Amino acid sequence: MGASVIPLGETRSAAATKERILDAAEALFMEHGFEGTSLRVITTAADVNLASAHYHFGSKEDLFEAVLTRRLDPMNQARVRLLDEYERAAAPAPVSCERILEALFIPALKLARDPQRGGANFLRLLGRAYADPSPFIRRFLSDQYAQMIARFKAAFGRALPNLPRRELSWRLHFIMGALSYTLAGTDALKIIAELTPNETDNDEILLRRLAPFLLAGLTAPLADFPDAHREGGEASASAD
Amino acid sequence: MGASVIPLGETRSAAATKERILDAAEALFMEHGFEGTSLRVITTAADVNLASAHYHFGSKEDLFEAVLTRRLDPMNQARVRLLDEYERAAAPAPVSCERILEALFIPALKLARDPQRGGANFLRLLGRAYADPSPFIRRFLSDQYAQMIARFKAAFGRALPNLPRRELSWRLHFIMGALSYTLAGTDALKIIAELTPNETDNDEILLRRLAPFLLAGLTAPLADFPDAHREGGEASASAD
DNA sequence: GTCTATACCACGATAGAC
DNA sequence: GTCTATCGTGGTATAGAC
Repeated sequence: MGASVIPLGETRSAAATKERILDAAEALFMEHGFEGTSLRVITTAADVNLASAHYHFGSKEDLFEAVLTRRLDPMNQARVRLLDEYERAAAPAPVSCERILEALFIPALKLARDPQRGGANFLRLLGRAYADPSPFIRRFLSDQYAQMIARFKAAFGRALPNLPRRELSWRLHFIMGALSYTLAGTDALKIIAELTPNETDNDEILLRRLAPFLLAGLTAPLADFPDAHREGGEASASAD
Repeated sequence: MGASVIPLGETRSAAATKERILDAAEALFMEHGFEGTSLRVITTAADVNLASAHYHFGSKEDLFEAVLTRRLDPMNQARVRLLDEYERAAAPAPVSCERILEALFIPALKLARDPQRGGANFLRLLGRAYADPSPFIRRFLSDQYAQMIARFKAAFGRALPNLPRRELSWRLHFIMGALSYTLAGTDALKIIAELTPNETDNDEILLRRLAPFLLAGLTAPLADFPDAHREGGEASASAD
């Protein structure tokens, strides 16, 4: 911690160098993906030496994780905080599914609309990371999301007491998938769906269309599984 | 084996070499992704020379597209064929949404359960390709899917005559996203959602849980859009 | 403790011999 | 059609300057 005064003007502070690398890496990862971005172009864009990245972050993988953590951590904390607020406001009644979905969406939306902190492109990067085969990315995301997901799963469980827990796990899985995918894949699919660029650029509209869609799925009646190993009997997911 | 002693110069037939490269590439792409798989390991696994991959396919990107086309083309053709059947059977009434979803899911399921043709891992590879930033992959998928999606969009439009076309585009977008994402991201999310590996391995169960979820979303009531640009403080909890 | 210069091996791609 | 040789660039690592 010997945070000595920055001695000379010639060299930047270590913190500044680290930030510059992070900023350049984030922008380039968002544009070209993980494997598609070389450490050399990152350090060139950041105007630092190639080896600085290795010194500060250890490896390209660690740098990638650092880029994700910087945005992801505050977002997931905000989600849990929002859910806490809603639960205090509704207590002792359970929070409605609409509100829980809001707590899930709004922090993502805030991040998407903040151009100074990566903007929507960061969420696309995140969505891509979800489907990445690399074990290190999968492990990282599991760690990052485990607590937050468990928290929301419990909240949904209280809002939908008749829905078997296993079915709830699946539907929460679908919700996270659709959310991540929608934020990640807009460019690929907007042509297919013939959406106007104007509209896809507006992530708020996107989420406001997605939320009712997912809410309906969440409260859908259970499918019948005639053959397979079923768990939860036929407790119909009655709408609250 | 050894049935054919191969004279010098004429080792294998060109067609056989091409197939060997395709098979090896498919297996390795499924396991390590596009960027994570080198042409050298592919050609080594296929027991062919490195340069023959370039000779037969031109580039790594072209080889990747060839791998996808070999499975994707028949699957999408089967989807349209199945939809045609259902429409003939129901005529002049429109096909129900359930049936349309079936036509979308069953060929994917067939492919997923055919271990000799890639199996479920191929669909994961496909789902990953959806979110890939590379322009060549995006262009390729748009071309591959455009016709099929247009066909299904028309069918859904007949089944849901009161749903605005724009809203239908969005919901179809969500459906394709959730489907692709769910098939692609199982490994990443099964830990998060605490699902047993046993169950996630069974793609039939997965799709049979996903279909009712998506069907409910597809037929959900319209959301109201009071204002396109509102900050996410309080969203209108549209009570059902 | 920070950063620069540089070396190392694997990658995709290509030219040219056979 | 197939193969060897080779090129330029990628991620990684380290020795040594400040």
